[in-house]
Amino acid sequence: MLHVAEAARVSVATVSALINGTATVSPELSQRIEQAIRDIGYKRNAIARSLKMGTTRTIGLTVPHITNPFFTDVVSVIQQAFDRAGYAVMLCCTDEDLNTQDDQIRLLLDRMVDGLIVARVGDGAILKGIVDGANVPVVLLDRVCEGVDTDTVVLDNQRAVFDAITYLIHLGHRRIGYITGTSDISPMHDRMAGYRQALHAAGLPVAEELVRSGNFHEIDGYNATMQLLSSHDRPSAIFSANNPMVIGTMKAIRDIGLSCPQDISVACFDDFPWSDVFQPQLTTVAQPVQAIGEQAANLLLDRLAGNRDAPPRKLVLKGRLMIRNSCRPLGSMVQSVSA
Amino acid sequence: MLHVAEAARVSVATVSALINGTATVSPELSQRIEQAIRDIGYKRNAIARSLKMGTTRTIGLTVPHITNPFFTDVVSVIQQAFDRAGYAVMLCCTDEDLNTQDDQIRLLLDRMVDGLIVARVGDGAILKGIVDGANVPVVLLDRVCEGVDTDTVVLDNQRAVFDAITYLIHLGHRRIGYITGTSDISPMHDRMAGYRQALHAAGLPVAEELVRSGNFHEIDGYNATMQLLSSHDRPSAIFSANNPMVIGTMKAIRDIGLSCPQDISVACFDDFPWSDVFQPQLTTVAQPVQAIGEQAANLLLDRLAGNRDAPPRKLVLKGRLMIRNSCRPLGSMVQSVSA
DNA sequence: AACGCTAATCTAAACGTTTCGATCATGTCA
DNA sequence: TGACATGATCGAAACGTTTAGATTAGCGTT
Repeated sequence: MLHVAEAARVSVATVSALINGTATVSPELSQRIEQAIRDIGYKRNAIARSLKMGTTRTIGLTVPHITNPFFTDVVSVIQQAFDRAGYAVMLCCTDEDLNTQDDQIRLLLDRMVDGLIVARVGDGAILKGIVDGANVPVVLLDRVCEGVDTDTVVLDNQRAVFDAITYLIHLGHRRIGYITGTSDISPMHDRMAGYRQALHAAGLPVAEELVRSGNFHEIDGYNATMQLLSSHDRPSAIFSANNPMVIGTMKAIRDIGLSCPQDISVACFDDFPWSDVFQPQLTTVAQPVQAIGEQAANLLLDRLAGNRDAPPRKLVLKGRLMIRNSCRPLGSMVQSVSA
Repeated sequence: MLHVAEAARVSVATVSALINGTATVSPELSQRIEQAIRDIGYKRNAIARSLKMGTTRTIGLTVPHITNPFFTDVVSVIQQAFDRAGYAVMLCCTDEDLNTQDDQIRLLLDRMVDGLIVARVGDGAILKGIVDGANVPVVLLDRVCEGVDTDTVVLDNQRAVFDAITYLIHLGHRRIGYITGTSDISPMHDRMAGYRQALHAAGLPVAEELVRSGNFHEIDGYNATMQLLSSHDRPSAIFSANNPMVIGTMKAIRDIGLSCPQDISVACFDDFPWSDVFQPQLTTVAQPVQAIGEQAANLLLDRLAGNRDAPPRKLVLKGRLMIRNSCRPLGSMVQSVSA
């Protein structure tokens, strides 16, 4: 900016005033400054501005796995929303690891991001510190956080799984395998609660041997399904609480020589864009990812726009059971058709 | 840092020297400084450091659609590689729009990213400007760029499609529909060249009515397939050059009342993790996304480590034809089995 | 002519770090 | 004892912007 000021024979304050529109600059000087900017090809330095202003117009976004289609879509929606608002998005993937997450959040704060959207891992101690210290606004995504009083966008996971398991029970299934994630996070807790609640409402016992867990990867679903299917009294249906793992579930079923839904029904949490066109067409719980992403972005943009003192908001969205043909009724040899 | 210096009764230069290890500091003063850092809870300001040093330990990464499974996986690999190296990753999605890309690249340069990995849109003029001006190192991903002499990681798209179309011809297909992307990018050109080359090598004409294009979204594949299948002399196989569009292709086939592969064979570019377990099991061209992501990250990390003067490197990786059961031989009523 | 007001413009501090070069204390050698 | 070298430490400039407050010119009114 100094070169521009020299070339236009004004002070840097005048150049800054013109660029930012923070004070009147005479038409004559305006013209000279704009000409100098063009001649020199001047570009503002966002780093210097950030140092002075204390803001970066950058937000940090952390998700466990961006290859999980749910998070892929949510990241895409959030990135587009912030792009429209002129913000850069720093993306971090935690792989459900607490240390990785905490390091990444420190790295984001280190770079003075203006806000955070976090699908947290672990107890959220680091987030509590940020929120309590009023460092930057935080929006929690997908997972609530006990003791952290901040804006939150989640799904009614319990209700969503309740509906799905109830559907399976309605089809006649009584032994329903359940594959959960190992991470101690609220969606897994709530989904498990929905599973138990549906069984309890139907007067069915919760058989612990039907519940397996994995670390959210395809291979974990595979192994958990192998365990479930190798028991002598195997389930007639399997519900996977996470969509990378359901792919492993399907591979295990194939490798054992069973087929879905003839030999075993499968349902899972989170939809796929191809679920209604490839066989078997998975019965899934679909999350409104467009709404989740947009709401999360809007909550944070609202805070960034200055609305810091409003009480924290918690949006709880609803899942939608997509009934397709991967679950068949028991006690009937007729294959089910798509709803 | 000033508070730390005051508390330890040293100068800020001494504190900086201790933190950065750039000069010897006596054990006595070291102890006082470390104690002051703990007491105050001092955190370094990366913005101030960036202003002084001219680096940010941040890279910019632009891809067209992060919801395209190919880019999802590549982004994941790149993000993890840079996370291990202590870099933040700013993610931008261009939606194959030149203006969006150019704005985003300006925003990234504005924030003084140390390097760029770009799956470019358009003619790459902005990238040529950056590379020629030696602003920051640039790695081109997935798409070459005429006239831009910089590190590049691409696939041998032409060969990959050649192999896939040749496979279809070997199965007896003579009228092979082809769905390309509208964007003027090298992978689409090269894939089209592979399509033409395979037909030519088999002595088959390239029928322009069999080639349709779309803007990389599922609905575009749907519409293109509807057009292909509504002609009186419709193709017996369809190859989609982009995996979101193949989902649309499958939906169009279903909606028309046809089935794959009985009535029409389908193959596509880019694999899915679920392709070998849901029916029909898509015959696909798989890209080595782990290698692509790692190589792109390594090329840029190498530049960032100081190796600025080495001549630009171009890595051309190979696709792999995953023969599954979505393509059946013509002139035979026996359904094909997985290879 | 004098005074008051306002618009335009500028100076310089500030944001928080890094580090160059100056200074001082200490030790060694002739 | 004096000269010289070296280690430790510090002051202050620099990175590039923003803006508070000071200054000046011009205009209108009395």
